Amino acid sequence: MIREQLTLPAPEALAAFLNRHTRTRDCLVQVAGLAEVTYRGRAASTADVGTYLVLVKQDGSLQIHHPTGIKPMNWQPKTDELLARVDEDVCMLLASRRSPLELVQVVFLLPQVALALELQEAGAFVLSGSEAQMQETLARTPELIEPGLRVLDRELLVESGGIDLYAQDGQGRFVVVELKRARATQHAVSQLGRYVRSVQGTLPVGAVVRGILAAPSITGPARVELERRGLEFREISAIPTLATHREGTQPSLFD
Amino acid sequence: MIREQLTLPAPEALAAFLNRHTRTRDCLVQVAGLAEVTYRGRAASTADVGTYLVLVKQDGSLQIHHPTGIKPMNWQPKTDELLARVDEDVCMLLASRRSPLELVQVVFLLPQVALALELQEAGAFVLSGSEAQMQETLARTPELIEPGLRVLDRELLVESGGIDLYAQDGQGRFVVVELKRARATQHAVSQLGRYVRSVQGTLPVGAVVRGILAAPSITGPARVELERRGLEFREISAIPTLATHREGTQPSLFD
DNA sequence: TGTTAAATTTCGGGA
DNA sequence: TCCCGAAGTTTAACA
Repeated sequence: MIREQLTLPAPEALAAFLNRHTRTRDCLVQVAGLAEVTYRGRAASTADVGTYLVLVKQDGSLQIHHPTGIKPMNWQPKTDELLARVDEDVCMLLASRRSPLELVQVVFLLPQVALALELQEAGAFVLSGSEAQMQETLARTPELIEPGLRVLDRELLVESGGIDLYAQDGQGRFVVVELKRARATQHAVSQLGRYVRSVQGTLPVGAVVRGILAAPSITGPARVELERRGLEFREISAIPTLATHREGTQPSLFD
Repeated sequence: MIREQLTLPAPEALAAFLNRHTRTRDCLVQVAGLAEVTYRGRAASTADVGTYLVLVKQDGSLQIHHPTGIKPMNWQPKTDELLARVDEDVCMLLASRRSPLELVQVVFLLPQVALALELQEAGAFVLSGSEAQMQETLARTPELIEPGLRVLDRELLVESGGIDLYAQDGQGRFVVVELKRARATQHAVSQLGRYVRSVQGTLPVGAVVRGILAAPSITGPARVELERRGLEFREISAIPTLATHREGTQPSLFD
């Protein structure tokens, strides 16, 4: 599982180690120790000397972690070129990509540990509770939104984006449904308003188009904005929360 | 730097290791090997048996990485309780938090390596090219947006939402400026429209309020929506790109 | 490639 | 705590 481990490697040894493993791309490589990091691209950043953990995955993605926080201090999601070299007696790692043009440079001042790990078999991963799943469920059983509702389309593309559910109500009026897996904000109201307007543009003047925001809850300001625009809210408790699972009382849409 | 390292630890040894180091919170702890991961909270997920890398930072944040990709497969940004225990002869790690109520469970089926790293001194980190910085620059020199513009306020709070720059033009008309550090989308146009409407609501009926979207570029659909609403676009090349730095020709706002 | 929107988004700021 | 908005957001889907 540990393919190779170096302790307090010399600059040349570290550079050789990094180039060897990033070239074969069959290991997750990490280096921990004193380093400096600079980034230039969509923005620019510098991290002064500190102890960081550098991870290079098999796909060439790079992340540099500081002691706290879930997010890396610096990163490169995809790398076109990954190169380690020795310059002025220190090992440095350069990770660059085009589109967008960006460069992350790590200067290893005092590398303490370098580790190459075989991390090959990823198991199947299943996520439940996404908006996509909510959409599937509601497309199958639109009466959860409103009795008599018939779904005409999903992800219907209009000029301003994609309508989650496009439907017709019991009275034959067209209905635009915007789904949110979590509490709906003013942003969601803006989206819904935009879609309703787009649909109205395709229909004869005066045709009624309803807009429904379906979510487990809505913020106060969002509800005000919603009502100002003549749109509607439907509470859809969608997500299988830890609480409901524990108590085992509330059957959810996604069990 | 390496505080402790275990190879192929027994379940009890691994549990003791994890509890010891997560309790003292002075090390970044990692375990690599065969594991299963389940998550329940805002959503739910399961990852079948595979080789993963588990990181626990000093602040109790947890991330579980699979072989590729910049993002962790599972994570917990903050942990209220972090506990390792042995159950049915395997070591499992439980990371939970309240608000939102979430639980990540890692079952270590075959831990290969466990490592406790001292990762203490983080150096100063400076980022340039943020929208906040763009706002500061334009507040000082609003003529970059338009000659004669006077800035009245920054981050002016209107009914839910902050106006980046609130200003008055040469003719005394009020101006709402929305900034984007990157290409502006329909979302930005929605924001600007919302703020302009809010400001109009506080002024006598008929008062003119201009809305300006200031960004390095704008998407096609966003420009259409912008013009439909009678709003304006100003190109502000704000970000110090790698290209401009390399060629050294284009002086940017943020040098 | 361009555009849009979701995300277990995370993170920070203000009321 | 709620709410909003930025982010080097990342990622996926679709024209």
